[in-house]
Order: sequence, then structure tokens, then C-alpha cells
Amino acid sequence: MRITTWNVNSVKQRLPHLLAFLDEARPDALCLQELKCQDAAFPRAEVEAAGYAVETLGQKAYNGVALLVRAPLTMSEIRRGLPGDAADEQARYIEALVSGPDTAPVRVASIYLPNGNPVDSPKYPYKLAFLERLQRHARALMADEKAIVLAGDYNVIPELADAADPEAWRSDALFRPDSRMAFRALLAEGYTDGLRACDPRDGLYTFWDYQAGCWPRNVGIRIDHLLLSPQAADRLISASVQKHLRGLDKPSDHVPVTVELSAG
DNA sequence: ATGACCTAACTTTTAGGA
Repeated sequence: MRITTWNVNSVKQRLPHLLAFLDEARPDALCLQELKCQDAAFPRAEVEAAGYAVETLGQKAYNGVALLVRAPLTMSEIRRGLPGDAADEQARYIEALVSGPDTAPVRVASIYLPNGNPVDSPKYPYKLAFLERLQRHARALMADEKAIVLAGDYNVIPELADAADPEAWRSDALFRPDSRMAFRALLAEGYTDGLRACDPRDGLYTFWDYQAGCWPRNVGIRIDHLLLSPQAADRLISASVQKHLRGLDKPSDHVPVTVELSAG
């Protein structure tokens, strides 16, 4: 089973690239972030015509996450919103149990973690609180001892090697010690960084800023991650970054990241 | 050395991104 995460930076702007990606890469499950539209505006008919079932948690203008699964896979036990703060109205978390005839089920989450900048604003504590809620929920899910893939835009640069210019991020919410500690705490719960487990090389990036010629200069960061429970990590065959999509016309500033799991 | 983007919104500027 191929599971991909992709921050599309507006699903409406990115629809041609999204449909082309579904056709070419044929992921079994696709986690989308930054839809930037409400549920009613999601291009559901086009995605369904491509052979995918869709579950969304949209929001006007900002945030928004979705899960797509390719037939004959189906989704059940849909969870919208991350537990732990009933007052949180930002659309940043959707989860489903993905099942099919030829594969053991996998619980998949699409996560859009808060950016957290500027760090002297309420946005940073909101980010850290979201990470704590995610850790608590990740721990609770682990009790089932089943395959889980927590995928998304974490807005965390885990290590120095995950940035072309780490000094530029030293005091940024994406690289501050508290953010990185919270990411490590997720790993300490028993989750595996799927891409890192398959590819130890420096220079693996998933985001290049639109500004300052970051893409042509390959000044990127790795912030989109797939975290695997032990039962999912046991099935991990390969992981890869679909970097070429950043070179298309009108690209997202993020590219897809994919893990391939055995049928189990 | 320097500047350099993109998206959505009751749009002619701002907020948010990272």
C-alpha cells in the first residue's frame, strides 16, 4: 500500500497537478493539507472520477485537510479534529481506518500542524499545545497495536541535516528546540520517521520557499513527514520524495512524500 | 551585494504562510 502526504497550498489552485499525480503515481491513500477551502468547494467530483473516495475537513481560506483512498479501498471510523481541545476550530486533523480486500488495514491521519510563527505571539504556544495533543493521541492509538501512519505537514525541521541553511532557521518556530523536542517525543512513543528510516542522506527536502530563488538554488527544508507505528514500520518497504513536482508550472511550495507498505 | 512569492478575501491592501 502506497501512502502519500502532500501540502497542496490550495486544492483548487492545484487541481490539475493533483489529478495528474493521482493518475501517474496512483497512491492508495493520499493525505492532503492546506486545502484553503470549505468542504462544499472541494473538487470532489473530479477526484471521485479519478477513482478515489474522499473525506474532508475544510475551512474557509485557511488550513483544511483531506484523505483520499483509491478504490476498492474504503474508509471507516472517520475522526475530524484532534482530540484534546474542543474549542480548537482550525481544520488541521482528519483520520480514518483504511481497509481493502488485499491488504491489512492501516489507520491513516492527515495532519496540518500549526506554523507557530512569530514565536512571541500566541501562535507558538498553540503549536506546542497541538504537538502535545498529537503526542497524547498518538499514544492512545498505539494501544491498539495496529498499523498507523500519521502523515502530514508537521512544520518541524527535525535535525540540522533537514535544512540546506539551518542557521537561517535557528530561531524560527519550525526549528526551535521546543518544536524539535515535541517531534522527538512522538518518535519516543514508538513511531518511526518513514523517510528517514529508508534514506539517511542529507539534502532530502520537501519544501522550498517561493521566494529568493530557493527552488533553483535547492535551498529547502524537510518538514513533511510520515510517522509509522511499529506495526506499520514492520511493513515499510521504501520511502521517497516526489521532488519533480516542485519544478512544474504553478507548483505547491511542498512536494509529495510517499511510503510503500507491504500488504501485511 | 541585493532582491527575489503565493493564496484567499465583501480585494485596490492585508493576513498568513514558512
